[in-house]
Amino acid sequence: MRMTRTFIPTLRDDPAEAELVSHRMLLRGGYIRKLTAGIYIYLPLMQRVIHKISNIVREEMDRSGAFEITMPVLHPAEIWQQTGRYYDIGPELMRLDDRHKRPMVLGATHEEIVTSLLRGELRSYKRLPLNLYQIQVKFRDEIRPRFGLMRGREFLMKDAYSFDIDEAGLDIAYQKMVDAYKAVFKRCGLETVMVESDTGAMGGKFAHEFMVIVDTEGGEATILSCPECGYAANLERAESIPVNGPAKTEEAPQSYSPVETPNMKTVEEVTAFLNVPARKLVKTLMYRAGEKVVAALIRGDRQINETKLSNAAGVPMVEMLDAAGVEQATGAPVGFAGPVGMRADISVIADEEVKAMINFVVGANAGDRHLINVNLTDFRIDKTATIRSAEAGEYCPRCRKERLISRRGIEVGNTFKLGTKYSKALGATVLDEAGNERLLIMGSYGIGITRTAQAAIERFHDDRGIAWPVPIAPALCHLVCVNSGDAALSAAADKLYDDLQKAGIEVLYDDRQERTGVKFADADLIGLPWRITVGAKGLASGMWELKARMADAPEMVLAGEIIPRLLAILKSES
RNA sequence: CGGGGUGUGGCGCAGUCUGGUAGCGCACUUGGUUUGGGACCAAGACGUCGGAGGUUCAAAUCCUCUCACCCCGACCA
Repeated sequence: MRMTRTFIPTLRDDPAEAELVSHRMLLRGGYIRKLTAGIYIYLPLMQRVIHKISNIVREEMDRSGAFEITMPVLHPAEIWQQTGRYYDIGPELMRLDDRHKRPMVLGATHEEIVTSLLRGELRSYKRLPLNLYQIQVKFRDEIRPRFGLMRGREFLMKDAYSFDIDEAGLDIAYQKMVDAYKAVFKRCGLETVMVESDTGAMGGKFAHEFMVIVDTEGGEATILSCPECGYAANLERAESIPVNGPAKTEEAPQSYSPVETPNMKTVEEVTAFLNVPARKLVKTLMYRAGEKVVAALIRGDRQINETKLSNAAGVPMVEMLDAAGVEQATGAPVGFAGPVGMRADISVIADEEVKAMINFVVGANAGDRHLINVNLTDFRIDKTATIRSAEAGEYCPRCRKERLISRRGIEVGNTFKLGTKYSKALGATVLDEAGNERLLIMGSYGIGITRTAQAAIERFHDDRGIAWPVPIAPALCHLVCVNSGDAALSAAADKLYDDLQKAGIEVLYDDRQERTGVKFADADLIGLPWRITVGAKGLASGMWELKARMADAPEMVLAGEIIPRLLAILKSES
């Protein structure tokens, strides 16, 4: 690739629209351009990165025994109506009509499509197990696209679907995908952590996410992990053994009484005013859970975990009541809700920790008033569950020895054990050995291709630009001719460019009539792993300068040795 | 959808309050000088000031409506 012949529109200034480093560098480095909110054009350099990642994914998927297909982007709405996701997913599913006014959707994922394919084609268990995958554009009409490729509306994803006759088969298929994923990310040069996750809207019973640990603001998710035993889960799902238990367990329960707390709405205000620690207070959070209203009780110093709460409430999603809703439900303004005398039609879900508390503070369901010395016998609890978020510094729920640490990560892959949700809805069955009709047991497995690319940048960069890992870099080396106006230098660089290409080494050749500083700055920004500089000093000595992207200083290498060196690097790093 | 903000040449912005016919830096074109970390001189090209309507002798600027984009929140890979 000669820079004068391809299209790499680098930007000198940061575009105003980009917040995240990785997003800024994609824009500035001439990798992508935005078409409209959340929808991007992939320029030549980006396209090469996509190919690199896709090829690695393809090789590992094929090796695992899966087969590549391509499914349509545009689907008839009918299939989505049959599984119910047409109604469940909501506006995120892009809907449109064709010219005959037939309702269509843009594929947000392809469970419906593969399942409907196989329901018509698979008759016998002898065809199983089967795993089909594709690398395809997905469309999700995100409420709020942001962070460039990380939360776009249109993105590239590898999605695989496994089909088995029984759970044992699914376990094997799942493990194969987990192994393939570990191999994929390792080959991409990315360290990932596999964490347990909630299944969410996908349905199913068991799921993992593969996170690239970035520990930057780009890390969208918090992961709690145990350095001792390897336990890891995202914040939604993580469990923990608390370090500081109830305040004083041996305290004698007293009978409660009201106190005036004028305008004290927050835990901080109330505890400061009453001079008690936050863990002697129970906060009552009012949620809408489907048709019902629930009151969630957690200790004052804890954070509610809405995923855990919705699981406990048995609904897909909970939503915090607004001020008017709280007032209607409790008869008091926000900040004064409490479980004592809670309306009978509101179910009370208490966090496990609350059960150990004695003589605590709660809201009085009346303005400017709290109750002190409240005990569990003073109110009704319909259900007890862990509904608080685990915190860093608490003990690991598995080994119980080490304390959990918190890290920030970007999800690049996920695996779901789906079971029969889709095969049941669409009637996808096969006959088993005994001649009985059996529903297909499914799994689905995704890798965000474009997202992985951006996660890699978020992980590997410095203040000057990207620093790609060799296996997914758009090219191995960046050949800079210091002065393309100088005939002798330019000829030497041309020759090296030809030789590199003949040797099968991918090279981006900066043959522009630009000042050296401009070329170096662009090379750092674009971030290829190696830079070769052809300059006047080298012309005399027969040596060119070779520099690794993150190295402090270059080294001088004999012209004839550059290609063998790079070939050796290629061999060891990909 | 709620809250906040921005739309002016390819990019980054000033000008809007106080109306007078559009400006700066970078990029771009041509010529020249330069050439190892974002050069210099000279000459140029590029704008329906997001769109529609209105007020006015006169609108980037005031009014009404509308669209797009960005940030915070809910949602999510």
